[in-house]
Amino acid sequence: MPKLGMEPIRRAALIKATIAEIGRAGSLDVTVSQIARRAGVSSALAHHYFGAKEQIFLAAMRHILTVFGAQVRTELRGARGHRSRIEAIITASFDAENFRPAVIAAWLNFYVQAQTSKDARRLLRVYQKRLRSNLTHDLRPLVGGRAERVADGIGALIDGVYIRQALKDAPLRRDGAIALVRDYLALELETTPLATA
Amino acid sequence: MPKLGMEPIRRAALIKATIAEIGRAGSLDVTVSQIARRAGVSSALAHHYFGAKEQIFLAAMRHILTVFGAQVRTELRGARGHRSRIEAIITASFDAENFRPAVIAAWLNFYVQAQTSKDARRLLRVYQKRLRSNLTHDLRPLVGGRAERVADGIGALIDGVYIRQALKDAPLRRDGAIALVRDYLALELETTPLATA
DNA sequence: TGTTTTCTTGATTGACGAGTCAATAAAAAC
DNA sequence: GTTTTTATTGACTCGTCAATCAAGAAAACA
Repeated sequence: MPKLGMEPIRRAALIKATIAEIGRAGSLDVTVSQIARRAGVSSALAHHYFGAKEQIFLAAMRHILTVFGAQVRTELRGARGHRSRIEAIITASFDAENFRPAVIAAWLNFYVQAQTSKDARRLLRVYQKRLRSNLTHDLRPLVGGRAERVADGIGALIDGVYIRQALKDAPLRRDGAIALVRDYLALELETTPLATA
Repeated sequence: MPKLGMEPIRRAALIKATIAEIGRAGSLDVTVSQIARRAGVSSALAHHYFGAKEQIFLAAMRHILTVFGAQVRTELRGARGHRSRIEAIITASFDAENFRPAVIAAWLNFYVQAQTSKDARRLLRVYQKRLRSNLTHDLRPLVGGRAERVADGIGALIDGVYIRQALKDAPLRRDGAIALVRDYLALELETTPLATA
């Protein structure tokens, strides 16, 4: 029953299954068979489309980053002014989609993987660089020379708050996370009010 | 050649070797044999003293937390006043010992492990709770009702900055990390100057 | 001296899992 | 209607590794 054009469908299903399995296991100790089973295909097919296991993980992470990037652009579209744009990025970082336990687990393991895998490391660098550049761009007019410094602070705070969610067993609270980072931004802006935006 | 009283010596050597191996591998994908070899013993001996592999990891993490706790107490001993005490905790968090790449790698993987292992989770909870309580205790007189909030912010920022170090390939800069968190504290204190300390 | 306790390991088992391959099946192309 | 392409899998190979066990070797003890 080989319908043509199955490849993108299978790839998407496998990626989705990968994220779900990482969420279930809480680690990368997930077998290709488990992923394949959840996606409704054989493990051989997973290897057929992705090659090695690491490629599956990378594809999953690339997908998460793509979704995140799209969310950032969406939030930015409705933002007016520098401060509003920064807050949009913060909001996107804690978007409901990215805040799912399985996605958080994937992020956490991505950090681990980045220590070993060249590809993962490169991918993570791209994300961090883009985030930093986005933040700095809008921070410059607001805090001048301290832009990089504040951007690093916001970035670290986002990561820290995000990762800590992985351990909470209470239902995750997006709003609290967003408020925390936003307050930090507010503090920085109050200190150095270069311009109004 | 069985000298008596080898147990504590072997345990310590195995724990040290575990941290080193995690640092080398960047993950928990480390075999008991590798750990044992580095410690200069057979893998059977590692099992003899620790039982299962997970127990070795937990012992390593317990050791790291113990060292950290001791460092906090040391720093606190020289601190005068609430603010100084909070800064002491921050400094201890980025103590040179805890800032070694291998230790950072262990922390990162500890977070991952805490999602699966009951024991790891409990251990991490203890650490987070103690940190939070320490911070809150000294923050209360400084920022009043916002103490918990600020403590969470500092905690998250420490975690975020700490974890981001895992990816830098430049030699790690303790001072920069400490300064970043300290500045955050300064901002919070400037905003709500309830008392002077 | 003989026995028990502590320390230690080589060898083995048993399970599990990544990746490969040959084979099947159906659609499309010719 | 034959051939090629795409989709798909069961079965198999080859490693690896956690955990166990029986056994040896030296101290302590009786």
